[in-house]
Amino acid sequence: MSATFINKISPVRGGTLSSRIVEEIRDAVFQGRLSPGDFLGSENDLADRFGVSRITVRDALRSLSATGIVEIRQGAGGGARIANGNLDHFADALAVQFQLAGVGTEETLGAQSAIEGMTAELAAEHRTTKDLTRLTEAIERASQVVEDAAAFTEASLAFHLAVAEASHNRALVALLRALRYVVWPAENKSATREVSERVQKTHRAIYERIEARDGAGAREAMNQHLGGIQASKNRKRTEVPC
Amino acid sequence: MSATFINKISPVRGGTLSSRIVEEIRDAVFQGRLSPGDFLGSENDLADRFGVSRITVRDALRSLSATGIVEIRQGAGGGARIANGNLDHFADALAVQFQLAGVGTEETLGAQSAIEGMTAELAAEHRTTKDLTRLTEAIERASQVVEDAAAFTEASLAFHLAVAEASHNRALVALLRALRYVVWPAENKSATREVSERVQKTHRAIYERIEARDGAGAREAMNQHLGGIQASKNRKRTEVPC
DNA sequence: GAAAATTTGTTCGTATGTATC
DNA sequence: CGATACATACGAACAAATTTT
Repeated sequence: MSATFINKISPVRGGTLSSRIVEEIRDAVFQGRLSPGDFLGSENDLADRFGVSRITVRDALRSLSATGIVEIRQGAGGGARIANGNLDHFADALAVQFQLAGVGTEETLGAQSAIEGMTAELAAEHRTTKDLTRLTEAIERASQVVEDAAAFTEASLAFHLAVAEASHNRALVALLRALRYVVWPAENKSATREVSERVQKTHRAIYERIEARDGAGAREAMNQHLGGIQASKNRKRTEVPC
Repeated sequence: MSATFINKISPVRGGTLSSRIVEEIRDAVFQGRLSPGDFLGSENDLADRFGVSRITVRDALRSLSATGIVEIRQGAGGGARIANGNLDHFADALAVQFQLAGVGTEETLGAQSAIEGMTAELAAEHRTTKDLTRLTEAIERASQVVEDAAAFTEASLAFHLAVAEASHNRALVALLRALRYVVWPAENKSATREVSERVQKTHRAIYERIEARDGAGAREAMNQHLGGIQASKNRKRTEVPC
């Protein structure tokens, strides 16, 4: 479906021309007048329709593309389209702003705990048998690489994401992925085999509560696994909290 | 401090020229080689230093500006600088992606509950007397507009943000602001005076637990206030959860 | 406060690479 | 494989905005 809402931009009101084109399209998305897949046109099309030069449209499209609102393809049949939502896209934006604002790992881990406690509770309430299969698979894979620190950390992370996905709440999944993306570099420590096996034990405990549809128990197990807020304040964080 | 890391971009490797400039600067930020306030140069400067045309640099700067990595000023002494972190900036990115991905208010509220429970608990543990002042002020302001639905909703929101700020965890504050930004339009219902007064009562209960440094109690009070996960599933959401 | 200098914003024209038909 | 449509990239120029002088 082609967009029919486009009017010439009157060069009077505030802001640059390109920024006003950005806002116009952004607002249309928020108001549901534009949806993923909708075709906006080529740069030349849009330049004509907005009554500005091609480069001005290009500036606007660069901004919209950078924020994941439009997708741009070259070649015949190409042009600008409203992008499909990609919840991983803003993970990047979050990571950048945390870096620039100097938000440390401690604060990030606090937010992560909040999210993960909820994912565990909701997972217990909403898990399907398919979710259980994925969780056991994740635990299995981790147990096979218990001596390889890097591989184990990765497999362990997969378990946490599987828990989040079992909550069937995409907002929580997206936030968790974003936060893990921030903390990941700081946490790439080597885990000893001893630690890994303790982690596996707690993962199995979490799985049990989820399987039993025990929401409060699952949350409790997850919180214990993450070290708890109170405990983690007073001891050094040498264990991988995965 | 001026950036000295810039090399000419060899026109060989993958991706567009502008996208590679974007990644170069992004990576430098993540590696700490560029910090907020660092001056990058004017468009002409950067064009010379990267060995590309001004328009290519401009494309890159548009993307970096849209993601909040650089700030651009016109005029003498202007140019591109690494931006200060603005945690509200990615709230926008989150809202857009939620809209495009069709994440509904139900899922968003689940994430919000997770965050707010944690803010209450941490607020009880970390609150200063200054925080308590802000909280009481927010409650006071709300009680004065208890008959004006719109104003009350806004004042009520301010209380929740004050709780988050009392947690002294910027990650939680940022996520809460972002999530509220998403659900806000859907929640602009008119509250009756009766509802408003019940909300005020629960706000005071939360305040009491925070003042008493009772983390678990504060979390519990907040969860009850938000309707709890289990309860909100089975009843219609006619009350404003602020 | 006015003038000068600097820098982004915007336009036109042109050439080239790339994907689709 | 050729033709077509499109984004990418370059160069030159002027307008508008903002700081410095």
